[in-house]
Formats: sequence, C-alpha cells, structure tokens
Amino acid sequence: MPTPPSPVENPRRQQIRREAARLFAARGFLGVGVDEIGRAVGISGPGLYRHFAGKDAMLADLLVGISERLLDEGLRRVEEAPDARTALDSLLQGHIDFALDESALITLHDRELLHLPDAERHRVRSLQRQYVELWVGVARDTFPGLGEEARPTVHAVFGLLNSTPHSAAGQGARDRGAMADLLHRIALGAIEAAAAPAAAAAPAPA
Amino acid sequence: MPTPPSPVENPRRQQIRREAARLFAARGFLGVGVDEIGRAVGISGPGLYRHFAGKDAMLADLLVGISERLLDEGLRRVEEAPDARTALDSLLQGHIDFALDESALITLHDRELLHLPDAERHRVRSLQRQYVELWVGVARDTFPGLGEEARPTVHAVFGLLNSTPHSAAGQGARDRGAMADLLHRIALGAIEAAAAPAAAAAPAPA
DNA sequence: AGCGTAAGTTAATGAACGTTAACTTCTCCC
DNA sequence: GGGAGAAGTTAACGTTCATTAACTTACGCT
Repeated sequence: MPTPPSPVENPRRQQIRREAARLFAARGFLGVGVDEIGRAVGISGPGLYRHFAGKDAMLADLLVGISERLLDEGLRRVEEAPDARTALDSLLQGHIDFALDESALITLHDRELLHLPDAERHRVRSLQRQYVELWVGVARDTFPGLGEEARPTVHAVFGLLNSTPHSAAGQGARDRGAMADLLHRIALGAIEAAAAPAAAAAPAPA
Repeated sequence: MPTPPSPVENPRRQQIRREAARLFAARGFLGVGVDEIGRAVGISGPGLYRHFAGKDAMLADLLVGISERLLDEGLRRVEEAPDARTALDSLLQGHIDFALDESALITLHDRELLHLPDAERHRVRSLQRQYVELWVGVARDTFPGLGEEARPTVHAVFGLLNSTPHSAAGQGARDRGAMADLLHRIALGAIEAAAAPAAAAAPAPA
C-alpha cells in the first residue's frame, strides 16, 4: 500500500498539491512530468509515489477537491441566505473569491477533466452538475422570468467568471476588490438580461 | 521540402485540419497521436508529413487561422457599421456565430496556445490582442461609462461566449437561433452592467 | 539497544510517440 | 512509353516518461 490516505493530512501532500496545480495550469497535465513536480517540491520524481498513487491520482485529488469545495460552500451559502436574491449574491461572491484566489484550480477545473480516469471523472461531473443545479434553482427563484434559459445562462456566467485567470493574469493583487466588484456587477447584469423579455437595450424599462 | 504551402489549397489539407481540430478539442493536443489523426482521415500516421511539417505545424495552422478569421471579420464588420452600437451588435453576432458553428476551434483557441512554438504563439497572441482592442474601442464608443474597465469587461464577455461549447454540448442544432439570441442578450447585459455606475440591481434606474 | 516504518534515493523497465528513411504506386505530361 | 513528382506505405530510431525495484536513511517506540 504505497498511498496511505494520510492520517492527519500531511503537509508534504499539501505542498505537492499546490505545486502540481500551478504546473498543470501553466503547461497542462500531459505537459508536466513527474520529475518536474518532484523538483518543484524539493524531492525527485519517483519520491512522489510515497504520497500519491500516481500522476492521475494527483489530478483526481485536485479536481475532486475543487468540486467538493465549490459545492459545499455553495450549499452552505444558500442555506444561510434569508432570501433568493441574497443567496444569488452570496453564490456570486463565493465563486468570484474562488476564481480570484485560486485561479490555477479554476483553470484546471474545466480544462483537464478529460484526463481523469473514468471513476473520478464521473464523480467530478456529478459534483459539477449539482453545483449548476444549485445555481439554477437560486437564479430561477430570484428571476422568475428565467425559464428553460436558466441553465445555459448559469453556464454562461460560469464561463464569464472562470475567464478571470486569463484576463487578470497581468495586474497585481492591488485592485482585487475592484475586479471582484466588476465581475459581480457584470454577472448580475448578464442574468438580468437573460431574464428580461427580449427587448432592446434602451435605458428606461418602466 | 516536405511541406509545400499548397498551390490552390489541397482538399486533403482541409480534411486533416477538420479532423485534427476535432481530436485536439476532444482529447487535447498532447493527448492525440499522429497515428490517430491519420486514421481519422484514412491514411496512416507518417503520411500526414506530406501535408504538414509536423504535429506542431497542424496546431499552428489551426490557431493562426482562427485568430486571423476572427480579426479580419471583426475589422470588416466594424468598418461596415454605421455607428458604434451597430458595430457592437455586429461583433457580437459574428463571434456568437463562430462560437456556435466552430466550437472545436473556439475551444482550441484559448486552450492549446501554450503548446505552440514561440514564433507562432507570439503571432497568435498579437492577433488576439488586436481583436480585443477592436472590441474595447467599440465598447467604449458605445458605452462611454466604460473606462479602465472596458478591457476586463471584454475579456469577460469572451469568456462568456466561448463557454458555449461546454454548455451547448448536449442539445441538437434545433434551437441554435434561440441560443444565439440568448447569448447576444446576455453579453449585452453584461457590458451595460459594467458601464453602469455601481448601483444595486433594482429595476428602475431613472 | 533494536526494530519497524515513513520518506527518500538512483537505476531499470517498458510503452508511447514524433519523426525520418527507404521504398512503392499512381498519375500527369511530353 | 517513360520519367517526374505527389502521396502513400511500413520499418526503424531516438527520446520521453510514468512506474517499479532495490536500496538507504532517519526517527519513534517499547
């Protein structure tokens, strides 16, 4: 048994996770060798096998972890919100924080899914589906005008928010707050526009 | 000289492009072998080298082609539009058509850039930058309220539109028109929301 | 003191893969 | 009809890479 699930949660495992996420995001899962991951954490190639069953297992650990974190926190936020509109704002804030603070993981989340072994890929897909359905429900409760279009709209909002790693790659963390506000505003505008009847973009709706 | 640039434009080259794009989008550039691409077009592995200088050259051809098509058509659309608002609508429609009709290429466009050789990668990046700047200019002319936030907003809109391959993977081409309308509406709402002062999402702005 | 285990090391293995070489076939052209 | 070149073929080459084997080191525990 070369891969103990770690009794308390090994700090070396955490370190490997972090560096592997960074490298996978930068050059892709297949573009990174185990020797390189080992070098990034100060040990050499095959030493990683004391902590993970294989390269696949590292990716699986990362992707399952992201999906679980997103869903768990999403469920918690919706549960704690007094009404649908507040829940939507909270979901937005949580996802935006995640996209800004863990951009490597967000990048992997929809980019490397196809390199997972079947079992883990299905698990991640299931978690992602549940997360989408959570958003769809809250979005429909907030904007009853959304019908069948709620699901594609939610997908589009994810695409919008998850594109942050590409666009925010340049600037430092100075205007993080401004970026978060902007994303929140844009995403909400997108959902509202989806819910509104197909009117022109004129200013005065009433 | 194993790679003639093709006098009139070889149909076999087109076929290779199409199948390579499909396979790269499905399993990633590094996840597809040349034998597999060959099999998809009915010849075997090394036979591809009569049409492309190598696997890198296939990817480069695809990505440069997409970037040039997007920029060229964007420039044409802006030139032909009578005003900024019309130009923005036309840009949106063009990009949405592209995302819906060539989803494999859109997927590759921002997913496999890092696997290009340096020269081609810089060329593609330059074309992408010009395309972004084209949008930024039109968006600013349409909504003067957009200041420094125009560029991140445009990036976010691209993320939104380019996520279509993920969300529209399931349904058939029946409701293509509805999807195009929805995306147009959502994207416009996103840009308007970015341009509006940071007010709440209440219905009556005036 | 001494054993067991966790955590490394380097060397070897075996498969996959991009590319090249050498050779064949077909077609067009004069 | 015969040569040239385009478009294939299979076989071979060299590299890269994930994984395993065999071995070492350090530490905790009784």
